[in-house]
Formats: sequence, C-alpha cells, structure tokens
Amino acid sequence: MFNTENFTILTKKFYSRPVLSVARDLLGKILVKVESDKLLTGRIVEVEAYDGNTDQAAHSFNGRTERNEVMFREGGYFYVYFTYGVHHCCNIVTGKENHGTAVLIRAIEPIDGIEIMVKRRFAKKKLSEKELFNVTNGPGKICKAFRFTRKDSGTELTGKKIFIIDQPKLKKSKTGVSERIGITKSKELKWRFFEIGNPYLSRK
DNA sequence: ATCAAGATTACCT
DNA sequence: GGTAATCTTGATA
Repeated sequence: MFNTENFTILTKKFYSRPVLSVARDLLGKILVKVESDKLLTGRIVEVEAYDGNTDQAAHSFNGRTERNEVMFREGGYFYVYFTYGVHHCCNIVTGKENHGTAVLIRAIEPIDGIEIMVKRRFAKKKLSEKELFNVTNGPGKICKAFRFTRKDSGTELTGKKIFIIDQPKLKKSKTGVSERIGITKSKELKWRFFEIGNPYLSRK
C-alpha cells in the first residue's frame, strides 16, 4: 500500500479555486492511482483549462447533462469522458458547485509503475528507451496507461484511490502558455499550460 | 429514431 | 501531412 504519510495531498481548498489558477498550479504536481496491488504515479507536465461560463469548447458550455454532471460539482472530483469511440480523457474538477470548470490532464512524466504503463499501452510491441516519452504524452495515452475509464468519473480526489501530491510550484520561467489543442470553438483562448522543454509534452 | 460531432491516436504516403 | 477507426452523447424530429 502507498505510504502517504510523508506527502501532502491536495485538498478541496486547492481545487475549489478558479480554474486558471488551479490549471497553472497543477504543473509539477504528482498524480497518484492506487490499485489493489499496483501503484501508478507521474508528474503532471501539460494541462488545459475549460470553463463552461465563457468557453464554447467546454463540455459544460450548454449546461448540465448526464455526461458532464461531474463537471458541475465543487472542485476536487475526477471527471473522465469517452471520445472518438476510442479514447478516454481525464480531468480535475475545479471551482465552486455549479461552476462547470475543469482541467484536462494532457501529459504526464511517469514516476512509479512505468513498466505497467508500457505494458498497458503496447500489448505486444517492444518499446525502446528512446520512445519512452510516447507512453503518456497525450490525454488518451494517459488514460490507457493509468487505466482510467468512465468508472473512475466522479471519484473524489480527497480519497485513497486517486489523488494528487503537492510539490513546489513550477518556476514561472519554466511555464509555457499556448492555445489549446484539438478544439474548433473558443480557439483563441490561451488556456494550455505546460512545462517548457519536458520530453513528455503532447506537442513541441 | 436518426444523425453529426467529438478536449485523439495510430498508421499511411 | 492526411485520415480511418469507433461509439457515445446530445440535439433535433
């Protein structure tokens, strides 16, 4: 079992702030998934903010539905959706109840459980050291490596299965900002944040 | 009931 | 650089 005694786990107070603040502050923090006999962890190195109040690209823009209900809860919940008939994407819900804001996790630098992640991503193929960055350098890839599915949507990040460990805030000089990837509406918003130069980024 | 779009990825030329 | 894969969701009738 994962020993959490030596770490500070992020609380409701952290998540309940405005989505752009939470998004920036999530960079460098460590995402943890505790399975019955496995531990998977990794540094968050790329995120995007979504805010249904002003942002047409957000699932929550047109109001509450069955799928996006979790996004409207108070901060500190895990929101996972299925898309393109193929991929899952995972998010951190932020803000107060009914805000409809969340942060998409787009890239992670693996720490614990790397072999498990590689196995889940590439069932047969052998992966060379050089290609290791390909394991978790995209939102769909993260969910496959960590095995996040819709069953995990609604999980409380203050529990013992999925949570995030605090780390020192990333230096401003290491933080990049850009437009978000893979959307057509509200493209102009520069709500993608990433660690400059990290090899696990989904784009250069 | 039907239908178009989708916060992506892998594989092709 | 282009595009097929694959299916759920939400909107419209």
